[in-house]
Amino acid sequence: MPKPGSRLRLVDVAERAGVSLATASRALSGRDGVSEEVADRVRRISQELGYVANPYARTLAGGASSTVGLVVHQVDDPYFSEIAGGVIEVAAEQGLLVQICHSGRDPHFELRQIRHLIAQRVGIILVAGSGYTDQRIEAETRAELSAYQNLGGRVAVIGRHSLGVDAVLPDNEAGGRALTEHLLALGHRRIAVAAGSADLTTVVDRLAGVGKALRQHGLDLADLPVVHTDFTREGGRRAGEQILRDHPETTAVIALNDAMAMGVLAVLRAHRIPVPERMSVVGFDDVSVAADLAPSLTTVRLPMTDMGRMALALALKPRSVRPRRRSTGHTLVVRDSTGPAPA
Amino acid sequence: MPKPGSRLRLVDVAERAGVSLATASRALSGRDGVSEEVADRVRRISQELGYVANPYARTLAGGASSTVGLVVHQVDDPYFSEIAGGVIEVAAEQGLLVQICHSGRDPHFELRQIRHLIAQRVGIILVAGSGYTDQRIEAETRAELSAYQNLGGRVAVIGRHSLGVDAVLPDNEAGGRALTEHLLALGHRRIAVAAGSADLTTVVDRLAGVGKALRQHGLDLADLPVVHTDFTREGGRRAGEQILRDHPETTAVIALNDAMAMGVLAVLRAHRIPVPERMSVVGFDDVSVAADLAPSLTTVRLPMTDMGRMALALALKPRSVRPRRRSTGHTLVVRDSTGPAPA
DNA sequence: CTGAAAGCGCTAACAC
DNA sequence: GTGTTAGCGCTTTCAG
Repeated sequence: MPKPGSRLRLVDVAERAGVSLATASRALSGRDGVSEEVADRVRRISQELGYVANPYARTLAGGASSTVGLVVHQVDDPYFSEIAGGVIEVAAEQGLLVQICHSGRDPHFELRQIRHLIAQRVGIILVAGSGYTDQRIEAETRAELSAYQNLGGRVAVIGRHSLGVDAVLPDNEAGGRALTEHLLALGHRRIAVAAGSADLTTVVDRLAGVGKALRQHGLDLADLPVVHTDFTREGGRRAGEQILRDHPETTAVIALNDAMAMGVLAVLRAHRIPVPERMSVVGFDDVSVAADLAPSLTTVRLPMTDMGRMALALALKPRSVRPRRRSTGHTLVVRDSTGPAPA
Repeated sequence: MPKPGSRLRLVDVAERAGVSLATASRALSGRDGVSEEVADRVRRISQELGYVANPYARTLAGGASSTVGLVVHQVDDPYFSEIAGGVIEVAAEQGLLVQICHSGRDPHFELRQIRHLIAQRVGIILVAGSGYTDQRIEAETRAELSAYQNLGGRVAVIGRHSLGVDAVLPDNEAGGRALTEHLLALGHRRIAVAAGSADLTTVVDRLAGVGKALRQHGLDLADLPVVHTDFTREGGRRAGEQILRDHPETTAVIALNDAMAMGVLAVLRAHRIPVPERMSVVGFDDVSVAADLAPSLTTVRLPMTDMGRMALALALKPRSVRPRRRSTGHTLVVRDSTGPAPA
């Protein structure tokens, strides 16, 4: 492993500007105690020379750690890569580095990643992706993050409520309700749900929204088939097969994310079941390919890129007494995968 | 911006193990000059204590910079997010940090990102994504990377040949040929190409493959419509519209990546042109959704995740005298978007 | 408002 | 083999 040689140092800039190291440092970090005039000169010269501070030295010296750690379940899942895109944009604007880690949807591994980031002394930690219903592990994670915050670290999460930190919260329940109402309005009554693992709070929340909408129409979620598999395309396939086999009378499937919906659509296509004529399908998230599936997918749009941006923006603000919560809003996007219930 | 407080330091570990700082350092970085016995003890204790070296201090002290900078055109493009996934996997195995930057398909911006990574003293730089036909900018990038390597940095690229560094090279030309031969074998002669920007070497190379296959069958690429738009889904849409309008007799479209193919399919769907009965469509890359489009997409599979893994693996090896080149291989994946040419 | 000097935690010479 | 010590480049007291 190499150590790319030294480049411009702050001393060089200071020398060129005819000031001391300390003054140069102050000028560049925008701290006060320097006359505007000198500060301007230093900044200009540093610009001209193309000086970039050595982040290792800077952090070591007790300055701000300018790197943000982003924990996602899986970067090559569009839901997360869109979020990552948003984070990277804002980070670039602010001159921050983004370090990405995978948790692989394993809460224990996720906790390890978080601990590692803390040990690495990153200044900001962002955790994206559903929380876990297992209270024990959530409590552990919560404690770890809280200790980190007390040491001065900043944290924001996306899509988790029980962590006691600033959070960007997708409208999971409302979205689930919107989707369900859409199907009910189309006359569907024999609805099945392709749900992800019941260990994920996102699944629980979206399901709760489905349940509420049903109840308002005198139906009960408990009477409908809810198949829990992986929260992935493959899980969607398995759920789809099972629904077809055990509940052939079904006229609409609610998949709790777009990945699962894609799996369900694949199964229906394989069985030559026309969508939406014989079966309607809805997803959740509106990942960018949802519009390009055939039939294009009716789903609930979440602004993933913005969610990433918002999360980092929250973390960049000073910590507040009570954790902040930002709701994302949602939009029902009706496309071609839903139609009236067959007679 | 916070500075999360100090945790365990190497001195603490050394003390607990009853050895000096230096010995502890040597033991943990696996360098020799320490008896197996002592080394084991130090490692065990550091494990128990949950010690993680401060990467800033480590790097500053002239040790290995343990972070790898990854430059992609866009993380939320599946082609790149799959590559990133591979890089992150290997990095995690090796205990390296991955820093991701966007270039936004702008060679100048890309160069700036690279310069920034160098200034940040990352130890490894990985650049993914097509090169540019503009020789000037490529030369500049090449010079920058070369200087960086001479200072001890390591570099590997994915999908670019003219940078004079270790490279993972997708079978662009062979893939283009395979795709074209497939269509020719199905009887297609009126073929159009939805190509990305001619400034991208990937586009040029894939096109060259198409040309070669055509020539072997007595046809000439120059006689076929080749529409250059953006190398994205939106570009595919525009190319599709243009092909339909200006060359309605076309029976097959070669899109030079899957994103463009998706755009083309969307246009055909909008025009109610049956695929593959009236028009065949092929893509390139085999991003994971390709199989879930309807019709599922015939394409050339590139092992993106492995490409990411390979690139980092190359960079992890000591630099060789001559740049190494690894070809990826490719597989033609025939699915439902291609069929015999209409009579 | 500015400068001098003391570290941040680690690695790498250099001694023993 | 192991310990001692001098920095890496920066921020931040502390004097002036």
